Parts: sequence; structure tokens; C-alpha cells
Amino acid sequence: MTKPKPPPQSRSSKPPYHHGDLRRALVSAGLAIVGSEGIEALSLRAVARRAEVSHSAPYHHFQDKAELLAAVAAAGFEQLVAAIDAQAAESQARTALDALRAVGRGYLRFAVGHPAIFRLMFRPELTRPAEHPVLVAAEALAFGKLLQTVAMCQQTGELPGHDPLPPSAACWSIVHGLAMLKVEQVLGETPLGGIPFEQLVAAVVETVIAGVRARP
Amino acid sequence: MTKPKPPPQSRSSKPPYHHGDLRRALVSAGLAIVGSEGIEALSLRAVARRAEVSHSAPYHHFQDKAELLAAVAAAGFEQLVAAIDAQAAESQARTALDALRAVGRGYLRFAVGHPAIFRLMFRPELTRPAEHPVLVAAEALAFGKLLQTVAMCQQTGELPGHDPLPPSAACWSIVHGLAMLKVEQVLGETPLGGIPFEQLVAAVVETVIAGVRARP
DNA sequence: CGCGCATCTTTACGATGTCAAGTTTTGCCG
DNA sequence: CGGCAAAACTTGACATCGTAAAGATGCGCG
Repeated sequence: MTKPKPPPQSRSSKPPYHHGDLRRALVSAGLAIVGSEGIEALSLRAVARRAEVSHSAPYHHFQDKAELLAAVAAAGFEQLVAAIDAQAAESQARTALDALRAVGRGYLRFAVGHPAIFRLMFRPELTRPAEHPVLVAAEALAFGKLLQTVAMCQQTGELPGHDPLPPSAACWSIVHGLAMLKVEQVLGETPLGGIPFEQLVAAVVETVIAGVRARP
Repeated sequence: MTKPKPPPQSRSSKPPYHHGDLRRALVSAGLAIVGSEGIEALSLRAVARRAEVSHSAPYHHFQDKAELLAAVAAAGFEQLVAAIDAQAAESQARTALDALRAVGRGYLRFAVGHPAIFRLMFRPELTRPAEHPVLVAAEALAFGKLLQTVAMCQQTGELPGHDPLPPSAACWSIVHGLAMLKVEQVLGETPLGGIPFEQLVAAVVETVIAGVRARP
């Protein structure tokens, strides 16, 4: 079990209030539930239960369920960015194109490694009745990583063009599509389910790279 | 166990039972609700209400909510196949590659034209606690369309290779990914939201075609 | 030291999915 | 043609959910 982090902002060196920062406890309870029991078990009351508070305690830290889930999803985006960085480091990317491959592979590795959180992250009706700034920021960070890598490829001449947006759209789409089909278990219902997933990843990543390299 | 319920007397001579085939009425009520009010309004009771029956009448035609939604989703897959065919006809595809482009464009057109049904179709937790044969069949039909078109491209030499699966995976992934990012309104939160969607469609479709053509 | 307010609990309400009993209609068999 | 079993549908109930309102509790500032 993860122990509570050191006390938050206002006072140092002692648990701030009643519970001792419930907000963080709720978010990690949410992460734990979604990770172990999946999205459908992720109810406001279940989160409160796991944090050992009453079912309406969360309302003093989040406006509603969506805002809590948005915080959980934002944590997911941070993990995603970390997974991408880890993949880049691990793969020892030497060229910008290799870095781009690592972004795609890291994205997919995160998706299959944490399918439930990944699904939550792309379920706006659960997290976004209103745009929650934490989520938007975390999301922008993740997409920025891709944009940046593509731009780097263009600067080194490994990819054509000057506008990183169109190639980024293609890369994101293909990787996100494969991830979705996988985590939603659609692949298993088709002939593609017979192919080892690693092989699909390779095929898809190399295909999109070939595509963005070929386009004028 | 399985009730032998072939819809036998679909002749107009006699209304079958009490209500006069509720099953179909429920499915189209579901389609209507999801189309007009979205996925979150799609409750068992709401469907029953719109069909003007009691809240538990559906249980005589479907084992549970998931089975009803599976039937609605299956209807969605049929519409998707129709949309793809319509796009192929409309685009006057003359080469196999053009037909492949039409599949992608039809898929995307359906997704943006019927976002709510599209989302339902790819939400297994709503439709698939158990695999419902109607859904699996409808889905296989849709994927078969893609496989078939890719195979045709390979036969005419417009695409390399003999196994249609890998290129199909790439095509489906990229188109599905863009569709998902669009209907889940993720695109709008990124710089890609500033680009006209038609332009993204063109970029993505042409990129994947360039990719599958280039790969050995 | 006491008051205010943020934190948390209790209680309550409407909506949902599902089940167990009833009720009405249908089709069939004698 | 009459009656009966079962199918189709309704009613009522239950647990769970999200949310709101009102009550309890303890921290910290004046």
C-alpha cells in the first residue's frame, strides 16, 4: 500500500486537517480501483470506501464524480508520459526517427500495461462534463511530446515538411487506434486476434513511419 | 434452454403477440435514444419508456441490458457497412486502391455522422459481458469488407505482399484511431482541433496508403 | 479562549438494473 | 369449442449509485 505523501502545501511537517489530505488519498484510491477492478467498479462510493471515509466526503474536494475521475485520468496521463520517456531511454534511440518509434511503442506499452486507466483517459463523458484544467494540461503535455519529436525529425531531415501537425495526426491516430482496438478487446474478435500483439505493433509503427516519410 | 425463437411469421398477415414484436421496437427505440440524446441517456428504462412498455418488459426479449445494447450496436455495424458501400459507390472507385480509400473515408464519415452509435459499438463493457452472436457476426462482416479490399489491392499488385492481415491492421488502426479521437472530442483539446477535419482525414488516409505501399 | 469555518458524517431522494410475483393474452390440444 | 399452459407484459421490491442538505467535529486565527 502506498503511504500518504508528505503533507501538502499550506503547513509543513504535520497532517493538515482532519484526515490528512484526503484529496490525494482519493485519487490514489481511484487509481487502485481502476487498476485492479476496472472502470465499471470505479464509483464515487467505492473510492470513498477504499479511502475509508463516508460516501460524500469526496464532495469537499471535488465538485462531482467527473472531477474526481478527471484527477485520476490526469494522473494516468502523467504515467503515460513517463512510460514514453522510459521507452525512449530503454530503446537507446540515436536518431530522431528512433525517438519517434519509441513514442509509439511507449504509448502502446502503456495502453496494454494499464488498460483500465487508459480507457478512462479517453472517456470524456466520465471526466469532462466541463473541461478540468489539470486534465487538459496533462493531456497537452503528452501530445506535446509527440509534436516535439516529429518536429525534431523534420529538423534533422528524417521527415519531410515543416509543419509537424499532419504527420503527428497520422502517428497518433494509428497508435491510438491500435491501442483502443486492443484494450477494448475488439482485436480478439477478428482474425487479427491470432497475430501476436508485438507483431502488430511492429507492423503498425513501421507502416506509419514509412507513410510519413513518403509523403511530400 | 435457448428458446427457439425464429421470428417466424414476419408476414404482415398477423401481429405476432401482445405488443407486436417488441424486440424490434426496443432496438429502434435504443437507436433513437442513442442518436438523439447520446450514450449516457441510453438506460434500459428509458428504452422501455420510449417503447411504451413497463420497465421490465425488455427482460422477456433480452437477458439483460448488455444484450439489448448489443442488438443496438449490431444495427450500428450494419449501418457502418452500408455507409462504406455508399462511399465506394459515390466515389466511383476505379482502382482497388481507390476502393480502399473509400473504405477508410466511409468509416470516418459514419463515425462523425453518427458519433453516439459509433461510440456504443466500441464499448464492450456495455455490449459484451458475454459475446453476443449477432454482434460478432455484424462485426465480422464489417472487418471482412476491409480484408477483402486489401486482398484485392494485393491481387492487382497495387499493394505488395500476399497476407492481407498486416496492411489491414494498419489501415483499420489509423482510421479507427482518428475516428475515436474525433468522436471522443479529444482532438478539440489539442492543436489538431484547429485543422479542418476533412483535411485530417485526407492526410491520414493518404499517409497510411503510402505506408502500406512502401512496406516490403 | 472562543468563535468560524473547513472537514467529514448522516440522512434522504430520485434514478438505475435486476429479480420475484402477479396478470393478461395467445396458441394449442383434446 | 373449451380450457389450459405458457408466453408476454406489469407491478412492486431491493441494492446501488450520484448528489444534496443538514448535522457533527476539530483546527486555527483573532
